[in-house]
Amino acid sequence: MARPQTTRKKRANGVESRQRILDAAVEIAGERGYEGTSIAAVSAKCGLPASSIYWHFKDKDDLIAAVIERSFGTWLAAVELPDEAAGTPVERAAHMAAGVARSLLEAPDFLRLGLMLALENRPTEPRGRTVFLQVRDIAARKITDVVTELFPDLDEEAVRLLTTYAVAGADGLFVQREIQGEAVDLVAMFEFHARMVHDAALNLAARPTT
Amino acid sequence: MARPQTTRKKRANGVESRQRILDAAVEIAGERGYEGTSIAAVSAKCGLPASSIYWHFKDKDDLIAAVIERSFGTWLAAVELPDEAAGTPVERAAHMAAGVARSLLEAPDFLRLGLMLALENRPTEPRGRTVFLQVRDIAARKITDVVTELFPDLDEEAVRLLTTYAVAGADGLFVQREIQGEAVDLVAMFEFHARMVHDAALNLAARPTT
DNA sequence: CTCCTGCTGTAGCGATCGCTACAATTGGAA
DNA sequence: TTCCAATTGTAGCGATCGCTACAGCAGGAG
Repeated sequence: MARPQTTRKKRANGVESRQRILDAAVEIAGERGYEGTSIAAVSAKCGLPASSIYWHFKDKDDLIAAVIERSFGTWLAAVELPDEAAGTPVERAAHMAAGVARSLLEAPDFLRLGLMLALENRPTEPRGRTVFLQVRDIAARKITDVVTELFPDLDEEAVRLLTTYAVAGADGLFVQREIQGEAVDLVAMFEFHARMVHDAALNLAARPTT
Repeated sequence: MARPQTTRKKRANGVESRQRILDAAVEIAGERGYEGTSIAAVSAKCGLPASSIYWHFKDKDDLIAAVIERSFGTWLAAVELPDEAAGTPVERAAHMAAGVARSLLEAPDFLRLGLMLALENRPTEPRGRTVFLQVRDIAARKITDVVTELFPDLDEEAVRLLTTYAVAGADGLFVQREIQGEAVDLVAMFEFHARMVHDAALNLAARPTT
């Protein structure tokens, strides 16, 4: 604690400026999309000149990618999956889903921006989109793991189906919430969705492959 | 058929040009989003000068709104809901869902562009977004009607829940398809989704309001 | 002190943005 | 034929785009 350790101490700004830039960028990108996020607008919102933005980030594409990465980080921090343990499979699934729903309410930027980027398909894909799709893939794999753990009898095909359906439901409910606002009780809907997927898993486990 | 009726006959282009412009615009908007759709790019793709675009459309916002409206029209034409009649409720629901899925495969532009616009929330909302949300609302009401018809015993709350869930599932599955491509069998997933919603309706009808 | 490095401020590059003014063309009506 | 209206072509407006060059300024190291 006593020694300066590395070169960086408190200095002037630097890290804080980077955060200010990302804060401004995430807000504007959420309003106006990829192309709509102009450097000048970000600069105006965060109070730093364009040159500062280009000192912290290589170019606009790099900035957007950083926005995605950071918003993913804050979302991850908000998730905090409950310890594997208590209750029946239904209860565990519903509890997990509720946790995810709450995290999405608390930190919606990641999924919102990600879906916006994902729906576009340009000839040359922005880095932010790639990052989002990779992260999303990891999340999907996590769901696959949970499903196979809760229902070991399911064949591979059924697990794939359930995973796809689970992710799709989450995306769709999130979109509904974004569009309709507070009229959608995201936590309740996620719990409902979890029960649906659970019941489907039971049925599929009973008679394999319809 | 004999009389010229109104002033417009076959003339030169006009209507066809308008279609060419919309064709180009829908493609570019699907790739690059709202801000990314530059008039110059549309002009280059359809081969008509910018002045022609501005002769047919008031401004860029009007063009995008027209794109949404027309893509909605072609989607509507692709839906062709089956006549109310045959089979059990499950079969009817699954059949309807399959029809919607096929129409989305055939004419995905409407939902894709619409979702892109819907996820953005600018301070001043583009007309295209408003149009999409209105149309989407009508579609949701249609689902509400079908649900109440198939399950008259459900209370209002349950119908609302099921409608939201049904729409969300459709959106989410569509997004999955857009991201993962042909790896997602949209028709099968929609049929599965329909059965899910159906089963949920049965449960909710059995014991009202959990 | 002198230096170096991290960061900010100023100015501006060429390209593209949305959009407009206006002349040219063209086919139908008279 | 003359005229009108619908459409396209040319040229360009001012604003903004992403991005860069470069000078200025701070504080820690020597």
